[in-house]
Amino acid sequence: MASFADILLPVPIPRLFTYEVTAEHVDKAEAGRRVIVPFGQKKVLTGVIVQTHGTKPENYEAREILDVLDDQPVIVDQQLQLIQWMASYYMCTPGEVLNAALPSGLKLSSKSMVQKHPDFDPDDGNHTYSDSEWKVVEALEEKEHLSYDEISQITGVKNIYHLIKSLSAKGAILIFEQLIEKYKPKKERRVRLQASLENDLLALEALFQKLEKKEKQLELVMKYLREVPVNELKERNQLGLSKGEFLSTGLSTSSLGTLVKNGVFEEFDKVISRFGEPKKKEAVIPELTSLQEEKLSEIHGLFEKKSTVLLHGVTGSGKTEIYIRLLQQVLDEGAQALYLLPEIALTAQILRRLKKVFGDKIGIYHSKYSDNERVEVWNGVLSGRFPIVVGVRSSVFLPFNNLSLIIIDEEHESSYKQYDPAPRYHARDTAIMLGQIHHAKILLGSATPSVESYYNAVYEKYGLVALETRFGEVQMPETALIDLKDERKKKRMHGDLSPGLLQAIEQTLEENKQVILFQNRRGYAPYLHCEDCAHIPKCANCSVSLTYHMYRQELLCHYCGFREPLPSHCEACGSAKIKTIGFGTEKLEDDLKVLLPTGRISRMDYDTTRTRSTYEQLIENFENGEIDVLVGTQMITKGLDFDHVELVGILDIDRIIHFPDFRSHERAFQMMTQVSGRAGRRSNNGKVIIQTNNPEQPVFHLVRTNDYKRFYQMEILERESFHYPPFVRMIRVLFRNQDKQLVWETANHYLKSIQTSLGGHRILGPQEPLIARIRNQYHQEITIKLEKGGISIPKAKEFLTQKMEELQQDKIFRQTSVIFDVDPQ
DNA sequence: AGCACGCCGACT
DNA sequence: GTCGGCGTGCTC
Repeated sequence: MASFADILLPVPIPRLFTYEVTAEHVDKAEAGRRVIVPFGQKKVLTGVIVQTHGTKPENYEAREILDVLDDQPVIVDQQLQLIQWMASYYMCTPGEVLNAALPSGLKLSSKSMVQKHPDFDPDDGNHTYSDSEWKVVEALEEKEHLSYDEISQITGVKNIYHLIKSLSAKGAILIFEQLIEKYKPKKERRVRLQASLENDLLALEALFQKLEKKEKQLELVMKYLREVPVNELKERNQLGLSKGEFLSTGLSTSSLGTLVKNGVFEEFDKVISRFGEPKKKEAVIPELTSLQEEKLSEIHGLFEKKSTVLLHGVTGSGKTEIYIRLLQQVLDEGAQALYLLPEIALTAQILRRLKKVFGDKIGIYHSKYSDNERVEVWNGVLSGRFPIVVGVRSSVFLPFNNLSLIIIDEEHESSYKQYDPAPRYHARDTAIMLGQIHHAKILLGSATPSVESYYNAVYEKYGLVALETRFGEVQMPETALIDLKDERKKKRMHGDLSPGLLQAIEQTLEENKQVILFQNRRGYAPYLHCEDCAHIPKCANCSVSLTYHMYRQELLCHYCGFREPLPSHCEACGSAKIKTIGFGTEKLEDDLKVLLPTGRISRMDYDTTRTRSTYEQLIENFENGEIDVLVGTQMITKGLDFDHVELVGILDIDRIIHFPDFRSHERAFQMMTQVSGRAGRRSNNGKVIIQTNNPEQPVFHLVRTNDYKRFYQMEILERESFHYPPFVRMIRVLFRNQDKQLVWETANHYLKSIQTSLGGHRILGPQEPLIARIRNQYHQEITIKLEKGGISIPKAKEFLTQKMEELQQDKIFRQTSVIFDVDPQ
């Protein structure tokens, strides 16, 4: 007799909570269904049943489940396994994983609300009220109920607990809990004939007689009967017609109203999908070239022996066609597939291609989708409506129960790693685990594989398939370097543009071809500089300089969003001689407009693509040839496929190469190769120009010769001799507090507590990260490198967690928050 | 994480 | 006195 259930709740507490299942819910209590439970004194939360059992908890009285929300599990067994694995691998709580996994539309939460007490009379003279209390009372005259947040805003009081308690004691307010069901099905208003009319031809006849002189009403009835011939198809009336469409041809709304009132028509709501009703797919499977065909069977062959295969295909080699074929096979088998893409690569372009083939068998899971849309994709995966999902990082959480293939495209992309908040997971690695849970095949694809993945392929943990020529034998673009030191010496630079690059741009435009310029820095100028006192405006909350954004006439902090108007005089010395230093996309765009007065220049970065539509609009305009030169940040490097781009300019790669991080060379190589890949995809005239101060860096030669293998060999040697992944596993421990001294002390205390036990392993720090202060919080970090064959990694993680928990026991140290980042990027 | 609750200093 | 800030402990 199962009368208890262990519930996973979306709270960062590392354990399950046991509730009692009362008789009325016992039939519905099943693992994977959501429940509503009371939590703490007032809160009500949605959780997920992990298991049911009959063991009464010993040390406490279990509280009762309030309700079971679902008629079938919305979380499948494989997901529960994945959640457990992620929590232990990424050193966080299962609740934090659940919180990330569930689209917020599936999370029901309660909110404390305040309303005016019905018997409240402010003038009865029994009580006096403070200013803040008055403000609340007055606000409740305007608005029926207020949330705690709103009260805090209205009164300006941070801690409103006393206020609420006092008002409640004086009989002025009532506190109640409001449950918010977040997911709202989309409904359509439809009309149909009253059921009494659909079966009764005589009654219809009589109706026509009656309406003889009411032309407009008659017209409506006639139109309806033309579309829905109830004589022949009685059942068809059930479905009715969409009210919007019915009236779209200019028929009168008021006449319809009258007919509804007189019981001829009735209106009703039907729940409809946000993605349109299922249609038949067009089924245009692309033809593969013989080379692609060969590679496809190579992949199949390797899947016989290995669960994971790395497809290393140069940019423009036609990996997508191979993916489509593999997906089609999954569909034919009646199984499920997941196609992962990094956020920025998931564009309308690729979706259009996939939709053409798979129609609406594809569910799309995207950060720019609304919550309601996400819930529908979730349910569509559960119901089998979407056997294929194309999605970003978080789509690894969808409720697959029969996954047979996972494709991870652009596998090297560091945006697959979530940095904040927990779970700090890597979607590629998580997807590989998900694949193992389902015994699915996993295909990693990239033109520039991550060093880790290629290492796994070299050591035959993964299968490796290489696709070394471009689709249709198109040649790789030609790459040239321009030495900026030279050009600067000769004072020939136009802002950030060398004459060579500028000339190449002009020539490309003359040939009616397009140009992409890559400048990985948004804004106008990275900082301002006073020529008299050398003062640089800094963020008030972070240890970074403020970036100048010209079109908003503002200085902006890229870390915390702090902004201030552009100063006309130096805030330190009052001088008016303020200069901008450095170049961002905005300035580049600006300079180009002056240098190329006839060219149509556009910019694509975080600032110009805030919404899905502006982003898609830009890409569409570029595709249609309405833009000649597109200036952008990394956003333009990913997966975009334009036919007429012949020149790619890379402007500030030096900053990436010299970034103090063990991945900087890898990142630089990947970035240059990927942007270069946008050039000359349909012609043999692709050209890439890279501007640099250090042309002698070997990485440039490797990019020019497109020599990934050589790059890998050099990089892997570095990684081995300096003990970096894949030879060690890294765990970063981040400490965060407002008090600089305290963070340092806490980090050091933690270091002492772990260094003897982890002795042989390398521990770095504590040290300040590159940006020591963000949002007024000081940071320290410790990096732990665990060697293979040393202490077991799960044990080490347990140990680190345990030591962290001990730290949290201490009155002083507990004030500092501790964050684990496993496999930091 | 959020929230209750108690202690304590500041201010009418 | 009370108001509001802050630290502490708990959540089945």
